[in-house]
Amino acid sequence: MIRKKRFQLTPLNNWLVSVPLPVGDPQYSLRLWREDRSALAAPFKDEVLAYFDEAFEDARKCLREGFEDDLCSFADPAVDPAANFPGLLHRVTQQGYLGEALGALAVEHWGAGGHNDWQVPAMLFRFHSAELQHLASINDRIARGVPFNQDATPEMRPGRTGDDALAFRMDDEGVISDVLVIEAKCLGANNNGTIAEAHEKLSTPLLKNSGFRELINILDKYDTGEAQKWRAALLELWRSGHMTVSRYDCVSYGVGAQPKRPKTRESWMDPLKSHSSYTLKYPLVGLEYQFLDLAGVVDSIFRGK
DNA sequence: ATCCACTTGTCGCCTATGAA
DNA sequence: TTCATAGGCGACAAGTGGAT
Repeated sequence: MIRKKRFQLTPLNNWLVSVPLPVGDPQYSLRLWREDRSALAAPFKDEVLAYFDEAFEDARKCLREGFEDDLCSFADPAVDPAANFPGLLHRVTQQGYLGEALGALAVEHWGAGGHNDWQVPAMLFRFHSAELQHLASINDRIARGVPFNQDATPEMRPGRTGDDALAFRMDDEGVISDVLVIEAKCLGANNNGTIAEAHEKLSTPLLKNSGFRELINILDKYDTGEAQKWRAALLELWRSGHMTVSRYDCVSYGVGAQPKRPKTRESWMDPLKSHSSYTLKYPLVGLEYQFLDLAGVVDSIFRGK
């Protein structure tokens, strides 16, 4: 499957409200949104849930691989290996997933680097293998009626290593012209070290190291024409050594706080110049989302509250 | 002068990983 | 199987500096 869902811009813009920032270096831009929770209501909220559901579809497929059987449907959560994904994972993990999905959401709807036709064919959640293994233990305990607290420290797993998402521009002939490497973070409180790490991680010159192989692997599992078109385009890119595409880099930063000092400060990331930990020369895009109640967003989107 | 937001460093907790 | 190492993350505390 190729991710397809999109929002109508009006309700989306009412939920994540753009805050204008001063503009600096043309090779670098920062955009900022603040959440207005009151706008996350029906019917728009259902759209949001469906959007996230689609983002997790591939990881669910992965969890179910080898369990498919004509006689058994996954309607019964007790036998579905993808049950409770990602609803019963640790809050910190869900925050991370939120951040990754927000990165895709932002570039798909609001553009980046002067282009408005980016596509994220699939998310890479299935490669968060430590967490997928952990889910089996969770489902097992649920099935046996063992009490368990999803937010207890032992339920926390480290985040997926590697880049978080890849967006592309592909023309009608199936040729990819641009690649956007998205590194996503999502924290309860601001942390400059984490922002620096995200920029360091982006500073990897080799595109081949950044989730390409994983994405091609995913697309290989789907035999729809569209998935194969994407796969062929990515393979071509891989063979050509990525010399034919324009690269963009992006840090997508979700945070449960809003700066208060100095009074004129709107964003945690610098709106004027790119982070000193970013060492490459590609156009760099910063995306920042501020939530006054991050726990509430996670509850709404992942926990049905 | 005081308060409070913010930064930075450190610590402990926990898991994954791989070597012995 | 056991052990050491590395790494992600939250919590805490001390210090800096803006705001009033």
